[in-house]
Amino acid sequence: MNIGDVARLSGLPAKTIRYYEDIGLVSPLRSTNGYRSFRESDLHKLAFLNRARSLGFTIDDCRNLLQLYEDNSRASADVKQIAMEHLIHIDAKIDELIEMKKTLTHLVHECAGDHRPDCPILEDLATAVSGETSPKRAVSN
Amino acid sequence: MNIGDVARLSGLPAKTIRYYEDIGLVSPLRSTNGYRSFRESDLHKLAFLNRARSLGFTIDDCRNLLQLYEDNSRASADVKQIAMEHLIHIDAKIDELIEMKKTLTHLVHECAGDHRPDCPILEDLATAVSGETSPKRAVSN
DNA sequence: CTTTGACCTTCCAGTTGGTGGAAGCCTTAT
DNA sequence: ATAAGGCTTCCACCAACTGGAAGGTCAAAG
Repeated sequence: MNIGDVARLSGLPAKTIRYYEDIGLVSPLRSTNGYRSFRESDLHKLAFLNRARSLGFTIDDCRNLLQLYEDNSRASADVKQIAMEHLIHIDAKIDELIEMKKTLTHLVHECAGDHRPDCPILEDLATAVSGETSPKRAVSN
Repeated sequence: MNIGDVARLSGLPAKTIRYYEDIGLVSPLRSTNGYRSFRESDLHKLAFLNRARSLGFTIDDCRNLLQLYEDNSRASADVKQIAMEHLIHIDAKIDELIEMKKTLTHLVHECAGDHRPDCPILEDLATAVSGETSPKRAVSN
């Protein structure tokens, strides 16, 4: 299979697949013409990666998950560990976003949103003690 | 005021303040020794930026908000517009994360998490049609 | 036989929002 | 005199790609 085929089948852009090869997540063979030649197993890996990424796992998580995936003597506890840590991250991000949403929703409701210059949103931004809503830096990933 | 002072007072790291100068968000004066010399107005801007960033506004949003902030004849509708668009973004991210959380929570509960290799999490990653939980790419920011 | 168009290749740069570190002034205190 | 701390610039790096340029390959159509 050429890259276009696996791109269609895995759902990943060709660019992303090349990038994944660059960083060592897949290692397709090469045809004599220099084209990448993907096996079924490569396609499976790429679909795996797409799914894992869409669940928000980092590339580093994906690397570990792939390794466990290919290790038939793995312990499911190791996989669960990665997933649970990721869940903690997700929860933290959700909390952070909900905090932002609360504050912003409040401010938006306060603001007349008309032609006049008076704006509670700007007033808040200008005067609020920063870090009230989120002591850490904003959402990272 | 030197950069250390405004860093302490605004809550932003000095590095970030220099970066904000680079991208044109603040334009402090310079002392004869080459040190940046911040006015009260610069400090206010930086605190404003810190607050806006902590609410998840992009740098580009911040640029627009700052401009409105300094324009005494602004219409509050313009500010509200930016805030409301940002709220839509936040909502989308929350939804995406909640979807991920649901899927992952389910998988984690299914997984025994012991020494055995059988793992529903890996099975899902390997077989699920990707894009079920989130048709677009994972959470961006 | 050539040309068109779709694929494929590599490489370089840009994205977002900073952060880390090196090398080297400036200032103040000891 | 020198040490500590603050300031300067510049360059590189993070995640996870994405866009585009310049050029090779292949199959079908004229």
